[in-house]
Amino acid sequence: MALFLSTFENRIDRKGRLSVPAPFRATLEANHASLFLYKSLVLPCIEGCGPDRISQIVDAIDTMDSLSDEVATLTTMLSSAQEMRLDSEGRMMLSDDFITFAGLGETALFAGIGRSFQIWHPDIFKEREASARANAKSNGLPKLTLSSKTPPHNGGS
Amino acid sequence: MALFLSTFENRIDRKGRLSVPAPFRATLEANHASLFLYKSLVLPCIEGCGPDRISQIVDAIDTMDSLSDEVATLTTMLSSAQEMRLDSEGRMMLSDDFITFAGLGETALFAGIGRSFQIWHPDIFKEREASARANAKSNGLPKLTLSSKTPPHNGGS
DNA sequence: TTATTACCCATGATATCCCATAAGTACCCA
DNA sequence: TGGGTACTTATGGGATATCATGGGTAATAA
Repeated sequence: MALFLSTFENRIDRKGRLSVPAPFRATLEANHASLFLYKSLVLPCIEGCGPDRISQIVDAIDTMDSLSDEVATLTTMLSSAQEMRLDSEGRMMLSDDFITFAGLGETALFAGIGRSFQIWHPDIFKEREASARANAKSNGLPKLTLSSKTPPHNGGS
Repeated sequence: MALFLSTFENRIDRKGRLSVPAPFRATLEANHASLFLYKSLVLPCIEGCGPDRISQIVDAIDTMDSLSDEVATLTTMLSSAQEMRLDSEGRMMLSDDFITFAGLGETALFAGIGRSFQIWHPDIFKEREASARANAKSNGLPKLTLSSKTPPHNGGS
């Protein structure tokens, strides 16, 4: 399974270049896949994934009511997406749009979250991580069901 | 079934390498599985498991409301998770993040807890073990329900 | 031109490979 | 049963490869 895990903090050099973490490049290359970035719909970060995830979204849109709010949201996401080109050292250049959207400065934090990853300003990410851990301690862990399609138990939150 | 049992105390050498106990390696190899480590959400230790547990989390995220606290918790787990690479002697390198999170020094204690295991600072582990035993003496044992096999769709509900 | 991007090479830090060794354990065979 | 031998395991260290990063320079675009 293609997985993005772990976190990496890399520098954005004065030319605006940013190294994609080698393990992430490796999972993409293992699938002969290029990298796509887009602005997260709900979080102040950039999300990254392979083409499979993009086409998943495209397919989802086809099955939905083209006038619905959901479709409007998803198309927003697609229109912000860019196919990134890496140089021979595995670096990419982030557009100004991405930089400002995620509030990036000198360093960027890559956070693998399974089938995709996120790019954060390091401080914002750590802040959120701390609060997620505090929340887990007081509210307990989510119930995990073994590979069954059980709907999530509502409440909490 | 793949089981992690018993405890082992191994040295972290000056290069930061730590031998995974041979029985744990054997368990993983028997399942053709690689090793994943992540920071425990509620305990000051590192947890270790096979890929099945990781994909369980990944799949769960897809079925849940991406704005929920539960998803935030699960993605926090994943972003701290690393697929560990063992050298030919069965050693791995712990990241600084792991070292400081678990407060590790020169030695690390592996504690098998069934389907997964934990990595502790030896002193902290022994302290907790002692208080857990003391607690059992004064409060009695937790209820254990042992069943030979729990049928997935048995009566119930 | 002028600004921006792509390509190439250099470098330091660090992880990985490979070999060596010591201690403990299992095994074997008389 | 005793004694020795061959493994396994954990550990250590030198040499090599990988990776993130920086910078020069040519190609490209406006």
